[in-house]
Amino acid sequence: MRRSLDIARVSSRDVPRHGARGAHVYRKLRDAIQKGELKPGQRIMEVEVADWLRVSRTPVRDAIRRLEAEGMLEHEPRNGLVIARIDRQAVMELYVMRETLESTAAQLCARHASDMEVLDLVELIGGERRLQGDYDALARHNRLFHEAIHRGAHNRYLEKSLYTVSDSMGLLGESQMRLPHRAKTALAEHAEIALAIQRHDPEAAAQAARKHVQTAQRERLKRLFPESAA
Amino acid sequence: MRRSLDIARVSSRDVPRHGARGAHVYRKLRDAIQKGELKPGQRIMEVEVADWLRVSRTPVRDAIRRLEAEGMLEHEPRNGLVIARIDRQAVMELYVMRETLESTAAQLCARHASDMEVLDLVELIGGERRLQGDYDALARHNRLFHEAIHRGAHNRYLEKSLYTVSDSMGLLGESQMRLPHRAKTALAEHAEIALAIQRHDPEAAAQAARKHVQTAQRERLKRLFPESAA
DNA sequence: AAGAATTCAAATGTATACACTAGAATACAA
DNA sequence: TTGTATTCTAGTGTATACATTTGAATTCTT
Repeated sequence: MRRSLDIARVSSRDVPRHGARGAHVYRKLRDAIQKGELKPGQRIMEVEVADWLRVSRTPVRDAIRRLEAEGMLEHEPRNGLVIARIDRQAVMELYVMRETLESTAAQLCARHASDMEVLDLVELIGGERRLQGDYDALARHNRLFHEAIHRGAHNRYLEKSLYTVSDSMGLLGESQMRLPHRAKTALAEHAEIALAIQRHDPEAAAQAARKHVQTAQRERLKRLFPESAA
Repeated sequence: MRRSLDIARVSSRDVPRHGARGAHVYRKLRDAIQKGELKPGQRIMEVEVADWLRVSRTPVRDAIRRLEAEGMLEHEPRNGLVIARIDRQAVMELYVMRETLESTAAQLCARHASDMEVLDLVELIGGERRLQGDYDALARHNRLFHEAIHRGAHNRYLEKSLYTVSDSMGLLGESQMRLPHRAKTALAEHAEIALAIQRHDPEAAAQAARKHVQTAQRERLKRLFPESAA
């Protein structure tokens, strides 16, 4: 017998009120993908998801359409709808895109961020330093730091694009911040970006962000494809 | 009596077969927005669209969800779902984003495009030269040229992001290629981009693309906001 | 008349029944 | 066995009925 999705059916009390089910399904699916409970390549069926969350297929379809447009789900020729797979080539493309967008965000942030926003960034660096060792918290904090930069760029199109790129990165597996040596170097790189933004030096900020993404990419490739000559 | 959408109901013979209606509605809505038949701020209602295209609300909802995720439609607080409005601030953000993505695409194209793809680009320049004067054809050709560069970059995430940015540009109104003086300078700028790509000179290609977007932006602002000091 | 309470209706959210398609499984033929 | 028809069926596409919300119209109150 097939245990749909290998995720326990939610309690009937956890079904949200009328008018919020589509968004609820979206969040649940998204979280499950980010947490790795649903893995790339795994097939997703409307009825299974509907059964899991105790709603009808309609809000499930809404959520699926959105995740599809954002690149988290894709139709595979003979296999139906699956969690997006990311092969080596796609990883390379994803990091190139991230390098472009993150450096642009840092650049714009250095130019446009308000004093409050800069202060926020600087404080996030302090927080990151205090969290060294707590790898769960660091992974979450990392996302907050980058999102603060994305917001500070004050460009809604850039922010949206970075949002979907970040989600796609989630498909690659656990955050690299869980690796002790990566957490340490990331802190230094983050600080460099934040300081350049604080100085309102767009070129330095862009360059620091670019470097940060590149080292992250090197580490990621080592982990994902240890066989290939890095 | 309300003439839904001010667009004539399609003939019942034009309703596509089972399994293709969602995509059909998506295309129809997208085209109508691009052609300006549906204008920014105009409200879109599921039942009206369904009536217009003689399908049920279900495929209409699918199409709407997708257009929403792509930024062509948005929910307005007290107004429901409308064609996305683009104010002055958003225009600025959109062009910044376009500058980033187009220059990255040109850069990657110079690096990765195959001989076939380069040849294609060069021939498109020839075509554009021959079309001078035919402003309808030029507008269409312009999109082909840029799409050729986007494809040549060989980066699916970049390509997708450029696709939605291009669509958002469509919300700004008619293509600038319909303006004689713009068509002429655009040809020169396109040629410069194509030549840099042909020479496989990434930096020159990126710079030429950046310049092209910037002049396009200046012209666009003059047209959209003639009052403000350009 | 101005404001508050109530009713109403239009639109979207949701559930569900039915339609269709494509792949799996079965039966059959060579 | 191997290939070829033929069913069968799981899953998605589509239509539609019903539920809920919200803003607009209406009535009531002062």
